[in-house]
Amino acid sequence: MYFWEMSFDTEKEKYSMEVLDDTDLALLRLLGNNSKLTIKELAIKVNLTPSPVFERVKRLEEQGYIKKYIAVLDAEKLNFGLIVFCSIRLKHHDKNIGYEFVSDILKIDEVVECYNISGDYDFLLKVHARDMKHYQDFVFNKLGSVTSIGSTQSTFVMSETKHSCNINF
Amino acid sequence: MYFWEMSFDTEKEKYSMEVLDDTDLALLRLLGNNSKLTIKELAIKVNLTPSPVFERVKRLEEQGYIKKYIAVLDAEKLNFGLIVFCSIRLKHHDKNIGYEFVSDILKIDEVVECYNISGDYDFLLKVHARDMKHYQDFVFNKLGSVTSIGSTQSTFVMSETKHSCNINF
DNA sequence: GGTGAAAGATAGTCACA
DNA sequence: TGTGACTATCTTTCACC
Repeated sequence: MYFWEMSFDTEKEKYSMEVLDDTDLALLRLLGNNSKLTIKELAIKVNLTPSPVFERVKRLEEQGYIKKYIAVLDAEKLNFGLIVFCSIRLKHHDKNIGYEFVSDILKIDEVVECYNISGDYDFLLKVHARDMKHYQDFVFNKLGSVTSIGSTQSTFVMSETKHSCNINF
Repeated sequence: MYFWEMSFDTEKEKYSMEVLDDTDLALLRLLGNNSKLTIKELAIKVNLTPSPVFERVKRLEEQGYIKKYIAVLDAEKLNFGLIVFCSIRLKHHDKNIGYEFVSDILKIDEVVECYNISGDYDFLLKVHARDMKHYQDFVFNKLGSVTSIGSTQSTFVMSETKHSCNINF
């Protein structure tokens, strides 16, 4: 059972959960694939008039279901086609060194995503670089100066076969 | 030297490379972070009037630098907060089994991204699930019926510390 | 929650420089 | 390539249901 299928004792409880109905979910799915759809077009697709659709979308933005609107850029065309997953082991495992690592990583442009993971390594980075030379420079000069790092392991992407930017719910 | 810094012998050559100037790059950076910026607002930021900005953005869309416009959704709020990286080794390595695998993977909603990688495994999947139970179901029932898979290994994300949706160029 | 109309802003076109 | 004006369309508001 998902949270939007739960039953609530009071209206207040329901309100605090900011429950989404099927129309809200439909709007999120539509905008998650194509945010250029106009309020008018959305209204037709969900069988409503523009006004309530406008209110719903505004509410979904305010409540944070929609985090932002972006143009999805073509990394290859922009000469940033090399994707590398970089696994990282920290030197130690105290809280401070973790914070230090994250704060350093946030500043590095090549790092597009960073995850704290289970298993042999502590963090997994998704890195975008122009080419091998650029990636080498990234490892030596950028990661090289992050002192909290113990060891790294690079997994190179040979081809990207699927990339949906949003969850498919 | 990046391709937009190259010099060209002829205008035709230049055209075929669809070279981007600084204004184009600025527009891509702006829209990559916030596609709700109006043509008017963009024009002010790049010191132009709306008309040429409109033409430039339209050209960037047509030439594929902008692939699409999307609303970035909050996976946690939508109860899809569990992220798992699933490494996959195929049974064999002929071309057909690779195609078969990719075609099966494309159909699975939980798989948000799929990469053909170097190293011990053949593919790396980024999976979004509601919870462990859902992930277990995904592994047994969805991956379980992809016959081309030899073995898998799951790396669970404990926290996402960075996620820029686009490249930072 | 939803409808429909009205006003204000934006996108998109075009003649001209 | 860029400017400035023009029109069509869309967003956003609001009184009413």
